[in-house]
Amino acid sequence: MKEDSLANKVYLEVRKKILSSQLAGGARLVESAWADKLAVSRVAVREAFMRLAGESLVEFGEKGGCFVKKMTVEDVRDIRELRELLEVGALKILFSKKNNELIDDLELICNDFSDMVSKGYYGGACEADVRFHERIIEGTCNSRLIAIYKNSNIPLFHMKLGAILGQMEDYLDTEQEHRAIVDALKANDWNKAYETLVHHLDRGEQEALELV
Amino acid sequence: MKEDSLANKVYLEVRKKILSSQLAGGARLVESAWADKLAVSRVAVREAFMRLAGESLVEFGEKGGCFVKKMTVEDVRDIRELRELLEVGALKILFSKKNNELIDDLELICNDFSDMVSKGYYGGACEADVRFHERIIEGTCNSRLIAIYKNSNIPLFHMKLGAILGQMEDYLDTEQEHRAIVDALKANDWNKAYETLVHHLDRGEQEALELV
DNA sequence: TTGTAGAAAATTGTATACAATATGAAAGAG
DNA sequence: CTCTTTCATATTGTATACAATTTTCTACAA
Repeated sequence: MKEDSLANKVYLEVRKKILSSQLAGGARLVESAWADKLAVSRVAVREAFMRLAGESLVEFGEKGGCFVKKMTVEDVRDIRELRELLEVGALKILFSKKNNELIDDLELICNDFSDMVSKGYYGGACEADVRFHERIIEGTCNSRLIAIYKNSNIPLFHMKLGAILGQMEDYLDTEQEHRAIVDALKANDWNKAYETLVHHLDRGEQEALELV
Repeated sequence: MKEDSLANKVYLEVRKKILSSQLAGGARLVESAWADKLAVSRVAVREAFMRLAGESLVEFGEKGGCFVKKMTVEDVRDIRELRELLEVGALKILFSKKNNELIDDLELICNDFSDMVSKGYYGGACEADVRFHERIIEGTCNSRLIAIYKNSNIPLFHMKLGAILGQMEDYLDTEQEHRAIVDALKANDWNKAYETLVHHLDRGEQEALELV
């Protein structure tokens, strides 16, 4: 679609709000309200909602109405399981086609993470955390896998958590684990990398479950 | 959305045509043509297209126009890699939470497959093949994983292939491999299951690449 | 107080209209 | 004959209008 179409504008705007939790799950999206707010016709808003429905970010009620999708406890579990599946799979692919540029990138991200934690920029550290995992997925160069990962809401879910919990020990654990994964990748030690990643994600789930 | 809304009707209709290859990749979808064909207004058609865009089944050209997404050679490779990632991951989950009902289902599907092959119903056999793999995914009870798998076009891609190639030996290989996977699941033999599944998918890729 | 019937308002689903843009065909210049 | 240019047609992007439906509010009775 034309990059500057009104429908696209609405789509991007609403999407951003959902992904950044400015629109809570279950919230009703009223067409006319958004049309007024963004100064476009309701048709454009409608199209945007339909597209978001295709991405499963919103859903339409049986009696009409558009609602932001809710996160249930089951969702948390499913996302966690899916995330492990995707990231472990991606990591395995990385082991089969080594790439020095990727390793350098990951180390840089680790350094950024350490830097920001030490300076107290916990929000920034969280971003670096998300980026670390995204970089692993991107390292596969599999555009479909990358698309799935980004559409799965994993990164934003990750962000949401990070914004809330700010325990120092957690950050230190995260730092160590990230570095351990990179080291294992450099040393071609699959088992080490695998164990560390799974443990890393498990730890994340524990923290997540305390919040829902 | 209301189950019987016109937009939904168009969505289902177009989607079916795309997934069953009645609409080839790259084909242009003209709004007014579909509106006439299905006797609805263009708005409903537009909404359906937007939703399909959200599902990545169609895309909008920069200069306007809606097109069925094309499959490139890279796509085939990526899909194959993604498929292995998802199915191996799912299989691993199945090993961690055993389920007799699932095993029974898989055996039934294997039997159906054998039956149909022996009677020459190759189309039906292909459906059973697809169902076997879908059942593995469904066995995880992870609704997000299931959704991803179904949205990834893997099943239909699978179908498309099956419809074309009808080599007897392939069917026999498939049968054996499916049964080997079920047996390994019953015997709790992860390595056997893993090796067989990977080999099974690799074989499928070889066949796929000869066609693109 | 609670529950319910009905009216009023809000919201959605759909069609139509129209301007802007893209596409393609015909005409003219080199 | 080939390449532009121009014009007509087709298609899309957007707004508006309106009927159908849902939701909310209000009044009244149990």
